Amino acid sequence: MIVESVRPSEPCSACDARSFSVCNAIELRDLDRLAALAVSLTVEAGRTFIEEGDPAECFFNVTGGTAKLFKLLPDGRRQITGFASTGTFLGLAVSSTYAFGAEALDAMRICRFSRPKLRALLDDFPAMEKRLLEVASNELVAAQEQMLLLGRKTARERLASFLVNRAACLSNGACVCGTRVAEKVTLPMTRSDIADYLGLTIETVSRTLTRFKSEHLIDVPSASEIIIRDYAALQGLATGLN
Amino acid sequence: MIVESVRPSEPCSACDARSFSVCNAIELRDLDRLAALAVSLTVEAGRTFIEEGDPAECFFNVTGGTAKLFKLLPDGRRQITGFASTGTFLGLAVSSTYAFGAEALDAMRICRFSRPKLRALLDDFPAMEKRLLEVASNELVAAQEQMLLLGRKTARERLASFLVNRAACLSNGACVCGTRVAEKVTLPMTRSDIADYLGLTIETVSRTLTRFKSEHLIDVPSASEIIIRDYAALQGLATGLN
DNA sequence: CGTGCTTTTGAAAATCATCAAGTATAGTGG
DNA sequence: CCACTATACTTGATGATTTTCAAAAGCACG
Repeated sequence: MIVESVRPSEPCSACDARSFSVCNAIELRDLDRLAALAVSLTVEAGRTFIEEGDPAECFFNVTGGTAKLFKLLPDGRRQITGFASTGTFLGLAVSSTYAFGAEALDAMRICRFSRPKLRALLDDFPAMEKRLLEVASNELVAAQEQMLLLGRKTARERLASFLVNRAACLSNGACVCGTRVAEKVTLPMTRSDIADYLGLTIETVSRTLTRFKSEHLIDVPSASEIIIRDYAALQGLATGLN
Repeated sequence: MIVESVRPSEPCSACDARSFSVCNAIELRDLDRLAALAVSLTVEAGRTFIEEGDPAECFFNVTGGTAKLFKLLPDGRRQITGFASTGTFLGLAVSSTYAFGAEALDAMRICRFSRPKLRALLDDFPAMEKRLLEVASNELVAAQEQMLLLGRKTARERLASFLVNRAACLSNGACVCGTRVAEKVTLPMTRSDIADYLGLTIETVSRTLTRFKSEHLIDVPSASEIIIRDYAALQGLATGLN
């Protein structure tokens, strides 16, 4: 179910996600104008809140939890194009329909904005428009990296890239401590999601992780937890050094 | 060789590429400010004019010809992430280094802009910043589509998608005539480029085209020319219906 | 403590890559 | 203008990574 409240349950100024998000381009004193547009939603795990091909009427900003973004082929084949976590802005597209679907991996909190209204607001806050361009540029770079992975890397290299990115990702959030990165990686997604993200099957994902384990590159205490034992080796694999 | 002239050889107002490009966000009367920043270059076929990893000091705008954009792995594996033709803006990235390389496929004309200077100009012309966001959003959508292709489509589907896109692309330029699309597709890139764009080998590209030919879906009068005989069938393949 | 789901593991099959010639095509110099 | 060379493309045979099919093992939840 999607629970909706017309106003954000907390003011934008107190939002945990603000520092991670494009909203921080707006000054404190102007924040109430943004808040007036925002509709705060709760989305339960497994719920699809953006349907590929539907009219693109809203923008979204993730303020809690994680979503998977995906595209489908008519026969059900699925490609996950990315994961959206706290701070991610969704719905950037010129087209009148959404080019991808989005489904909550866990309990999420999101802010919804009417497209035309936010567009209008952007005219008054060029700083936010600038931040959106930054965000889009970064996503473009990430997308190109993913194309390299999908087009040219082996299954081993794909999994290694995935784990290394996840580890780096975690350290970005909490502790940016130079070369030292989180050793424990928590995966909010299933093997099936990982497979669809890396262009593999669940069996190949499972087998590859098992092999990493036998090579003492990782430990897998539970299906959703991975301990990185040999970060350097994984990073080497990820970059294709072999 | 890269031939350089400090001022565009023709004024921006007379530029053929303007209508296709972000430059058209700037009014005629302000165009001289843009022109003052632009350095017009000629790039010969085969020349790499953006080196992946180099400091990103410039933005580029393609005003003639076509380039391939690519990423490399240390052992030489290559993924072409896209082709940049007239009107394409290059260099959108927050990072201080280029995330991809660019090589001219044929004789190109490009406009080069100093990054900081164009950034400064953008502050005065929010309309252009808006257009850049549009461009970036569109590229993001294209990138997601390409991820679906690379991650989940078969070789046949990839080639079909490629040909259909190329055909649509041509018709965008010259004749936007509803459902009717150009039947003749001219390919400025080699089989090797196509392979690296689609995540395949040249042999698979060649074999698949041969098979399309034997199935009367296409004709291949010369290596760089393809006549689309059965557009509907190709489109069906491309979207995974088959 | 079943029941249903996810994950792992195994064996067989298939698509695509690799290796290896052979055939066009274009560009060069005699 | 024509041989000659280099490069690009095609075609064939073989091989390997990954998928598919199948079943067992964990795990979570009622």
